[in-house]
Amino acid sequence: MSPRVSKEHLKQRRADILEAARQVFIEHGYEHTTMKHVMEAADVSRGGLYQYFSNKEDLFEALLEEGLTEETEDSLEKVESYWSLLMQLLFGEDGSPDTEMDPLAPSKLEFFITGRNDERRRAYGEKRYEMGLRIYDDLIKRGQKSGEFSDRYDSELVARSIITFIDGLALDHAILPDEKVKLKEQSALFVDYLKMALDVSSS
Amino acid sequence: MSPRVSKEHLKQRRADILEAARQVFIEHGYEHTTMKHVMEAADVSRGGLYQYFSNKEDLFEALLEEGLTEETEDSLEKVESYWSLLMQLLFGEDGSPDTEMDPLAPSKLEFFITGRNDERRRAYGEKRYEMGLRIYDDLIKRGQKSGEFSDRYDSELVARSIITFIDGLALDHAILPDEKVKLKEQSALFVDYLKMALDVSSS
DNA sequence: TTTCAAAACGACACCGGTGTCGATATAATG
DNA sequence: CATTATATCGACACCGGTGTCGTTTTGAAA
Repeated sequence: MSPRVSKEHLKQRRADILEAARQVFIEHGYEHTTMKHVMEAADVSRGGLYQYFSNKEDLFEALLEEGLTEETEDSLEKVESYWSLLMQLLFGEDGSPDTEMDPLAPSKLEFFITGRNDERRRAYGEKRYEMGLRIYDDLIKRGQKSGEFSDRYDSELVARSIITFIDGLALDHAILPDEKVKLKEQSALFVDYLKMALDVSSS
Repeated sequence: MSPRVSKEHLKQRRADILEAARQVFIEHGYEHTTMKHVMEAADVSRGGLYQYFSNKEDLFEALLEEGLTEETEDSLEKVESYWSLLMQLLFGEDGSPDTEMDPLAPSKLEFFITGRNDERRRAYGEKRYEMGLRIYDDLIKRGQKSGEFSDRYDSELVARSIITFIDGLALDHAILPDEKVKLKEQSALFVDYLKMALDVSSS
């Protein structure tokens, strides 16, 4: 009745498989990785792998969930300024546009775009979009209420434009070699776009 | 030695297959359409289909080429204003942001993103990107030279931001239902971004 | 040390998609 | 009408990926 291996071991094994899978997905993309690839990378047998994940979709969604809990729950407490908070949200801790792209981002795009006709996947993608939207929208709304941001534009619309920009950048970055996309410069330009929309003057 | 059916007939058949394929790609996306789907939609046998196209990639690229010749060669002659020309380029003839999306766009994204590790596909995608970039860059450069546009920003960078925005919009539109993306509103906002970057005051 | 539940294994049957190839139908040509 | 090049056909063999299942191994508990 009691399990024959420790709960710890199971968790570890699962984590190892996930990590190996992440690498494989990064290398081959979503559509072109096979369970065999994952088996080999994780050094686990076919049966062993299916013990933990019942198929590729299941496996990939586990990776998506991982990323999610990690991203959320940024400190929304000490509001130095909403603008710097926005920059942090966009570009990470230091809030300057020299971020690296999430190496799994291209596969994520693949996952959702190739699954756009699947009911489940589509709903899942929408939920994620809404969550991302909510975060930016809330922040901008507060900034507008506080008077730090202009309310010339609808907060939700500006929030959408942020997501669209990020998605577009991720897409171009997935398709083109790094030096062709000019991540940093484009990000800086988009920040200027935002400054205009929100009427922010800070450097 | 002479062909047994007219050149016309062959061209027509090929065109019919292409049109059928377009519909299938629109419906199922690139990765999930099979040659069987196309066979059925075009009412042609397996052998017949392979007579015209040696595989799915070949077939899809034929569709891409079609779209290309159609898009290019806009009249660059009578320059009322570079701004209105830019708007036309972005939103078609009337130059107002109420454009419909190319229904094949999602599949195009799929094609390039899933093929990002394939040498050929990648190179092909880059070529297309460069071509698109060139068009916008040229236009903006001229506008800046003529004094109609501010040269505060590098023309190529602004051109890139246009493409990134379009790509992002196409991506979101592919994944989300129409009413969630707010194509029109987002386009209008982006136009304002551009007005700021190029210092254009026209309504 | 023995026991045994569950973890790990890998062979297997299945499936859908692919591209080929010999056979057949067809329409220009003489 | 007969000829013949070739467009069209569909059966076929092949392949890679999937998920299952009976077997073996393992390690915690007794």
